[in-house]
Amino acid sequence: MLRMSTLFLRTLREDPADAEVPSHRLLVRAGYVRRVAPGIYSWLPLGLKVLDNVATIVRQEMDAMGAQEVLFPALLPREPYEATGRWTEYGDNLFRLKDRRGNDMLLGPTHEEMFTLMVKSEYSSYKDLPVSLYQVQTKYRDEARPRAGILRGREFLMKDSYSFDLDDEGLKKSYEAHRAAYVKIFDRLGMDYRIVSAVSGAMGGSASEEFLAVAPTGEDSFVACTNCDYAANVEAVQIGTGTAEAAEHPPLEVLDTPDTPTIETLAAFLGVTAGETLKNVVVKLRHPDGSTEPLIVGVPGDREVDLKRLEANVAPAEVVAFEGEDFAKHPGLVRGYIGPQGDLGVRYVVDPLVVDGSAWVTGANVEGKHARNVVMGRDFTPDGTLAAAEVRAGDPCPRCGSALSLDRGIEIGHVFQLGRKYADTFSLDVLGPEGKPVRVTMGSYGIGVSRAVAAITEQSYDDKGLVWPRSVAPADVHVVIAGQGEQQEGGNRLAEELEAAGLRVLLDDRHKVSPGVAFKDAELIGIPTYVVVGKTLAADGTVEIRDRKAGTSRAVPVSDAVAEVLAEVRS
RNA sequence: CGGGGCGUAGCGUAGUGGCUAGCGCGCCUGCUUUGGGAGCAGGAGAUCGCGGGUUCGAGUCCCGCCGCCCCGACCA
Repeated sequence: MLRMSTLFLRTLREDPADAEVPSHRLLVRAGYVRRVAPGIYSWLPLGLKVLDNVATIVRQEMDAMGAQEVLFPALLPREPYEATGRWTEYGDNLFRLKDRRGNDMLLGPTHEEMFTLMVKSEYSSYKDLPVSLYQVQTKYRDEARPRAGILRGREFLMKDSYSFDLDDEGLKKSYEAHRAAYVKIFDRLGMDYRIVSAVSGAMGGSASEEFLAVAPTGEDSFVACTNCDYAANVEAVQIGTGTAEAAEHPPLEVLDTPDTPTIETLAAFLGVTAGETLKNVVVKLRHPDGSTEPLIVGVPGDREVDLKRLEANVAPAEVVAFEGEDFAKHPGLVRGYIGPQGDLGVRYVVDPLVVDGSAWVTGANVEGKHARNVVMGRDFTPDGTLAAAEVRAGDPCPRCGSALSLDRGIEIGHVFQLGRKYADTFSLDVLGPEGKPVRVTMGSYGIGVSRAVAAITEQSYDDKGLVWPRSVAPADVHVVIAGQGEQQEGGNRLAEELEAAGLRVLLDDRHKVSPGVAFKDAELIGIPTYVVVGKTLAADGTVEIRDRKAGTSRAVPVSDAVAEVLAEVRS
C-alpha cells in the first residue's frame, strides 16, 4: 500500500514554467518525473510505477509471442558501430566517451550490431532459427533539440527486439508476429493509435510500419483514408499524380515580371493562382561519403516542399539548405526566377503532381522575368520524379481515391524488416541443411516505453490533471480520507480490505491536509477510481466511489465498498 | 545550425539606477480548523545564471560568456 503520509511525492500547485505540452506539464506537476538536464528525467515513485506497468505489459506480450529477453549494456565499445558505419553516420547524435586508456566508447542509441554479434557468436545452425530476442533498456541519443519533456528525451527507455530468420518468408512471419504483439500491447495500454506505412529509408529493408499515438502534440504527420484502411506517414505516402489537359498549349512566352521573386508576388502580378505556377526549389544533397550535389525540385506553386518527405526519397543522402554561397557557385541559377527550361547544369526533378503535358508559369532564368505556357515534355524534360510536395488533407488516397485526412501522431512503435544489412556486415551465417552457409535475415522492432507513458498522458488528461487507463495506473484505487477520527479509522480499514482483496491501493492518510487539497491531489494524480471516506460515513455509513474520467460519484455503504470497487476495477 | 523568449528562495513570480530584494505557494514551530488547494502568530530559506565594465551606488545600464524554453530546420 502506498501511504501518502510517507510517499515520496510533492505535487505542484502551479504549472512548471518550462513545460508546454500536457504530458510534460502534468507529469511534473503531479510528481511523476523531475528534470535533471535537458531531455534527461528522473522517475519518482508514482512515475516509476507507471513506467514499470508499461514495461510489464510489453514484456508479457513479447514473451507470449515467443521472444526471449536479454539485456545488453548501454556502454558499448566503438568497433561494432565502426563496422556498420554508424559510428560516423550517427554524427553528433551519438553520445561518445573514452575510457581511461583512451579507447572510444559510446552509449548505445540502438543495438542492432550487438544483437547480430550475439546471435553470430552463439548460434551456427539453421536448426536454431528462427529466434527473436528483445531487451528493455535505456537508450541514449544526443538529440539536437530534446523537447516536450519525456516525449523526446536524450535518455529514454526502449524495448527493442530483433528477429533472425533463414529466409524472407520466415522474416515475414516474424514481422507479422511482432506486429500482432504490438497491436495487443497498445490495445492493453489503452491507446488511440494508427498503424501507418513508414519509410524504410537508408536501412534498405522492405516493409516498415509505424505505430502512431494520435495526438496534436505528435511530431509525425500521417494521412489516413476516410474511406479505406490506407494510412501512411506523410514521408511515405504516395499521393496520386497530377493531371494534364489534353489541349494544345500556346507557345512558351517570356514575360517581364519585375520584383516577383516569390510565388505570392508572382501570382499577384500576373493574376494567376499559385497552383498554376511551378515552384523550383534548390536544395543540396549530402551523400554518405560527404560529397554534395545540388538538386532542383519542381512542385506546384501552391504547395510547399516537404523536406522530410524529400529526404525519405533520396535516402541515404541528406537534404541540406542551398545557401547564398552555393548560388554564387551556380550563376545559371537566378534566385527567384528559376525555370526548368534550358540547361541549368543541375539535376532537375519534379514531384509526381507535375506530369507530362502540363503547362506552367515559372521562372525564365532571367532576373525579373518569368515564362508562361511552359509545358513539361515540350519545353522541358525533368531528370526524374521524386515525391517532395507537401501532402494535404483532401488529397486523394492512392488506394481508393477518396479524400485523405491529415493528423499528427507520436511514434510509439516501429516494426521493420531489416533484411541482411547487418547480417552482411558481420557475416552472420548459419549452416543450412545442405551443409552450406545461409545468410540470416533480420527484423528490428522498437517500442518507446518511456515515450509511451508520455503518449498515454497526451491522450488522457483534463483540466484537473491526469487520467490513467487502468492497465498502467500507479494504483488500482485511491482512498481519500476526508475527515478525522472515525473517518480516519474507516479509511484505513477500507484501504486494508481493498489491499487484502488484491488491489493496489494509494491511501491519502495525511492528517493535516484539508479535504480540498486531498481532492485536488487525487484528481491531479489521476488514478481512475477513487473512494472518499468522509462525512457521509458518519452521517449514513456510506463512502463515495468516484470515477475520475467521468467525474461521477456514487454513495455505497462502506460494507459494500470493497465489492463495488472490485467490480469497477475489474470491469 | 538559425530565429525568438527567459534566467530573482524548492515552485510560480514582482521589482523607475537609491533604504535591509518583495509577494503567493511550499517548508519549520505553536494554537485553531477539517467536504474542494484553511486561519492566526512566529520562523528558516536568495553569492538576483557567471565574468567583466560604467557609476558615489547595479537585480536594474553596457559588453562577453553560460544555461534553459519555444519555433524553424525549406518558399527561391
